[in-house]
Amino acid sequence: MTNATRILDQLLELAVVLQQDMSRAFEGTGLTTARTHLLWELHRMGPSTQRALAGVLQVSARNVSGLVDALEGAGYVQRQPHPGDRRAFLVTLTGRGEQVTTRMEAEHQELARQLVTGLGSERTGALEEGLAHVLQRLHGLVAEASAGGSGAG
Amino acid sequence: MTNATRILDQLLELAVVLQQDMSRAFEGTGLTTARTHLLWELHRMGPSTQRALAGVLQVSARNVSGLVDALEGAGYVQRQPHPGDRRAFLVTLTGRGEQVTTRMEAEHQELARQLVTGLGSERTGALEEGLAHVLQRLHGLVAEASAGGSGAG
DNA sequence: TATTGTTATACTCTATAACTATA
DNA sequence: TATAGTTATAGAGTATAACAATA
Repeated sequence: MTNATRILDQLLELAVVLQQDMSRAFEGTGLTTARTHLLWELHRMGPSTQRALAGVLQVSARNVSGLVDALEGAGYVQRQPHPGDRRAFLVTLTGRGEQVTTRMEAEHQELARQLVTGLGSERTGALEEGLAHVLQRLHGLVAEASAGGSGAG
Repeated sequence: MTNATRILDQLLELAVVLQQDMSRAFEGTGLTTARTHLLWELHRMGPSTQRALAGVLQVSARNVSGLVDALEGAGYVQRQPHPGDRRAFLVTLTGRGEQVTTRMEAEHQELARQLVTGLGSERTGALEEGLAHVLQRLHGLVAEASAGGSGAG
């Protein structure tokens, strides 16, 4: 196994670990990955139509309807009439929704802080620089592949 | 936004990009992430019972039944009688299954090779070292969180 | 009595198509 | 005619519980 393969394997394992940790954090909250993703975008964008949410989440309008139903039922968001377009809703975070997204943001930053604790600043700098290059390469490779390359999965 | 947060965000974005690329590679093959995961483990483990697969995949036995049904229907695997335990099957890769997993392995290594092309060896070394530390930290943090910490999601 | 895998049932995420209300 | 959202329908992944065959 090459060093390059080992790097890629570590990155994939990292993705799995982060996902598992997130799922575990959801237990008992009524939240899931998809619902939390919507909540998170709402936190970033402010009150939005379901159409806009479907756009940023890259899912169908129908799917957003279901996610908003669930989040509304659990008290995280509310559908409010859209001023100026009676077809649409403005999905807004409730107090509970604000609370949970604000807390998620804090925990995200705390995880990031802990992540680099113990890494010297020189090493952290190298990691940042390396990751930037990895991302750049990956975007290029994926673009090539989707343009009709041989695939890389 | 801190540098640490920026690192974590890049890692998360990386996970998304890799996942999207994988999904795109599946189009038209009858494969999905879950089915491919099973196929991949079968490639690594050799012929296995569904129970064993449920164990390594960390899913229910029922779920494995469904995945094997789909993969058998698409011609990637076969259920063979287990010699010595008439309750169980040995799930084995067909020729087509061997072909696709072998190809996946090659593409995985090719992606890894392309990934580090253009990164100097010093930089690659720093990246490897940094990632090893990140993984180490993350495993620790996740272990703490699941042992009753405040969560980090 | 315990284990392997299935059937039964249910929930979530996802999609497309048809439809209503509004623009 | 086009757009926002819902209802209808469907498929995939996931789970638990009850059950059959076998250990």
